[in-house]
Amino acid sequence: MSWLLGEVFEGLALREETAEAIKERLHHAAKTWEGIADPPWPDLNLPTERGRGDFTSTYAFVLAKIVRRPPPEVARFLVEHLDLSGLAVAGAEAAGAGFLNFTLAPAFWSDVLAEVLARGENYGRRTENGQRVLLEFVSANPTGPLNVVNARAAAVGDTLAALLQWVGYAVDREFYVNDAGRQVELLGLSLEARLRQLRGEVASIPEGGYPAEYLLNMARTLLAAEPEILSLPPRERGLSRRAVEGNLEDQRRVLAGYGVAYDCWFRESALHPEKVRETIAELTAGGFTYEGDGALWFASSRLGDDKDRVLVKADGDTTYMAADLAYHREKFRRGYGLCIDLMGPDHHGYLPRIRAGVEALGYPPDGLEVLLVQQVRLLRNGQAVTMSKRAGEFFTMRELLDEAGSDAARFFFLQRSSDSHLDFDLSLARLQENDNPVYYVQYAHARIRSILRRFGGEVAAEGDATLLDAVEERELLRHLSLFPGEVDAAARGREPHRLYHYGLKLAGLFHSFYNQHRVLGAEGGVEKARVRLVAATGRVLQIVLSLMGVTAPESM
RNA sequence: GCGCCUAUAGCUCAGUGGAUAGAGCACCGGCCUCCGGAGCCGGGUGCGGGGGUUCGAGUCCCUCUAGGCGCGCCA
Repeated sequence: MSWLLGEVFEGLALREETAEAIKERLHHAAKTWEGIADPPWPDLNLPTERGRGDFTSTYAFVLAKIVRRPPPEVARFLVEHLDLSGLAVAGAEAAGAGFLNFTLAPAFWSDVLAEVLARGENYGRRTENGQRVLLEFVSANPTGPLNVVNARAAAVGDTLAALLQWVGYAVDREFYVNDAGRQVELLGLSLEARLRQLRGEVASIPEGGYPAEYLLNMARTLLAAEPEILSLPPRERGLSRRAVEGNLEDQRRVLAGYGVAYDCWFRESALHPEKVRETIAELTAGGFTYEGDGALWFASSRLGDDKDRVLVKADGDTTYMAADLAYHREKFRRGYGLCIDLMGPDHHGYLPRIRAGVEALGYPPDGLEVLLVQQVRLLRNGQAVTMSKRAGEFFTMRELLDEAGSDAARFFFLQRSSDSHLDFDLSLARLQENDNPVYYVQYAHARIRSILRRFGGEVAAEGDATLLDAVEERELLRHLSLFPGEVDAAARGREPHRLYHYGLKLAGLFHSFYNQHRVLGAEGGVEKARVRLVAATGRVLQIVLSLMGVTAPESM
């Protein structure tokens, strides 16, 4: 494949390499027009429809404005003055109102197949760029089980991390544990109430506490192990800590069963009190704080926030936000150049003050990115299911995984962009049915593995792809060549759901091909060529599923 | 009231400023002497309303309407 452009575009996949070369040639052609000294850089896009070549450019429209000539005329000029020698491009033509359409040469498709097969499980992967990224996601309070929204965030976050790693970042996955503060205190009191109830005493869950079932179970276990725990002095019971650790362990297990493994579970308690004090001191040293009404305020409104925020309350306690600022400060101090937070919609109003804090602490504002993960609305028989933690009635992530399975759940959550609301109708039980899209993609992979098993031999690394000239074969080749660019766009745009659509399309193209063309036993060199195509398709499907955290089965 | 998200086919949703806007589900009709039928093929006058920018707008800007979420010395 290196005959194309040598080392000039090393690191780029074939399609991107070719696209860059075409742009250069276009740019060069533009310079030959009288009166254009420094033409703008051309664009090169994917045609929206078949029959318009493999690349399309609207360059003629742009130049037409500059030279004050009709776009079709400019387009024709560019085609005439375009030098495509040495490129895997069969031709260029001016079309329509001034579009430029390029058709790739057969050699390109041969090279695509060779590239996929040669790079294998690393097809489309970028080399490491040395930049460290911290991706924080889920970060649910340790006051109960994970719910369906957490499951969505986990799928999105984990796959986004995988994507960023794929394009070269050194990514760490992190879960922020809010193991300090009032909620945790209430959790301990709620557990104590449950313990007393089990002992036959009259005790009620405190206002704002946690009435759900799981604390009762936890109390039972605890009482069985340590019957005398309530006889201990309150300080030695450690009820809050026990409840937090119990919940954390439960969360960790559920996430592990979902294929999500964190590099770090960062505890809020580790920030108290020194890191919080340091942070406040730094803000003060920077002139960003002032006293008022007995409290210490952060002048966040000077940095884009709606109003100023309290850091130290009149009673001397620091606020949650003070700790969170300390947390973000720690992220940067730990050496991450980019910190990405996945946030629920109920916290998005919180973002401006954190951004203000990051800036006031001297870190680049664009070093913090926030990705909004919208709500999941649970429906059962068309009715919304209440998801109030306080009321203790919510559908847990564990229940979801028990019903649907990890593969289907992850696949489902990755089909929508994370900032769009999502309806999840349990009564449809779609996830359990065979028409679930995840099976569609997995089935394509299993089918491919089956063909390759029957074939038995080695898949040829090199071969002539000109034999693959049927429309189904060309479409498959085309889609395979799009993968590096697609995965790159998904990572850069923080849009993991693009993987879903890519994978579904690839599986669909394969199924169409399969039903139309016989692979094994095909005449001449066709069997060999088709086996290569099938193997390459299977490889890319496997990569896509792997990035999504979904298994790629050998059979099913 | 202010801020953020959303509005695309009957339903759930894709869609990088470009040419004739796509999938899945649901519905109807076809396809296995043959590599896995969890599959394939065919069936569709839909971008909430109104302005604007542009050669060109589902996409960008303004506005209106509708839905969701947020606006604590809570976490």
